[in-house]
Amino acid sequence: MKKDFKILSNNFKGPLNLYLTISSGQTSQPAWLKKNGYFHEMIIVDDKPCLIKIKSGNLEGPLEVITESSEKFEIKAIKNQINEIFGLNDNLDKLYEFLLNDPKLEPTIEFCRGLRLFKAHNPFECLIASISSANNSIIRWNRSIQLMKEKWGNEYQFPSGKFYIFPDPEKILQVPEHEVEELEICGGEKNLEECVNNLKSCGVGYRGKYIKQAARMVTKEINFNEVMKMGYGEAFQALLQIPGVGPKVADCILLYGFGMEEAFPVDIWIKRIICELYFNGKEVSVPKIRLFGIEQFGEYAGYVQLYLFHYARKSGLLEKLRPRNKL
DNA sequence: ACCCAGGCGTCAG
DNA sequence: CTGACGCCTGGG
Repeated sequence: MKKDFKILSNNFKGPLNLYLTISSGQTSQPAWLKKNGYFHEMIIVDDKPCLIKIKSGNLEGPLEVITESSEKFEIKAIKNQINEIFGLNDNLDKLYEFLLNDPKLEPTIEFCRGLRLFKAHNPFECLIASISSANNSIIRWNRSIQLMKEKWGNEYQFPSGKFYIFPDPEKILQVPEHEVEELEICGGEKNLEECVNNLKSCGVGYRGKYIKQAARMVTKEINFNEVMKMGYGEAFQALLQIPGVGPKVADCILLYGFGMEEAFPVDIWIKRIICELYFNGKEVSVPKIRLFGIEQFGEYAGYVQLYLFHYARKSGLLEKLRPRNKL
């Protein structure tokens, strides 16, 4: 069953650059598949799989959405999810007012106009993606997540192609961590090279152990629904209990997975950028940068982090801050 | 063509 | 605080 509709720009505040939002490498989910001018992804609406195809002509134009599914849906429910995922509930006009008041942030606007937080559509996938992103590159963790979906996620066929749901925690718990464990389980039926049905085979390296432990915690000690109801500070502490989750990853999960926009994830690049812009290039520790961001940027901290990074990348500041380019 | 040092965030020591 | 962790990248 196909359905199409538009989301007009008077339904959200400020510009929207869909391409930038999906493609800027935000840590919560891999970029959506681009085919025939539409971004594609399968999401769960009312517990049922629904393929979303989405595009927008320009910054001011409407979002065009086509859905494919064998199930019936309320359009309203699909719209609500799309609004969540692409940050359409965020008021960018107000954000830009805030950025304009800070000379260090004002230049980010022209580089990032219409860029929004690309929120996760699946909190558990966001957790595993964020753990996988630690000490890793964007393409590598994107590939890992895609492999996990193809190996262990339920497959659904739509007119526009095959899509997979990210496997649930119970499924991840059944998966062997590495080749050796897989070999033991099959009892010598295969040789080591044939063991490609384990976490390590997805290119996650030593993170396989964390991923399994995290999946176990989510089924036992940690209830995401409860974390979601906590205030930011308490939720941050709760997530730190999960193996593989440090301050940076916890903030990514809170920001992208739970929509807490006062989170300020600090990676090495944000640290360098903040030190350069706000501390005259003086070395300041990551935890201090995080507290500085939370204090200084408040409810806009998540957006400031996104805008500073993209701005630095596009303006050449990032290259300048690369250690070997510093003379 | 090939190799190997560098870099990413978290954990354990 | 420092080093180890796995893997890809990119400079030599």
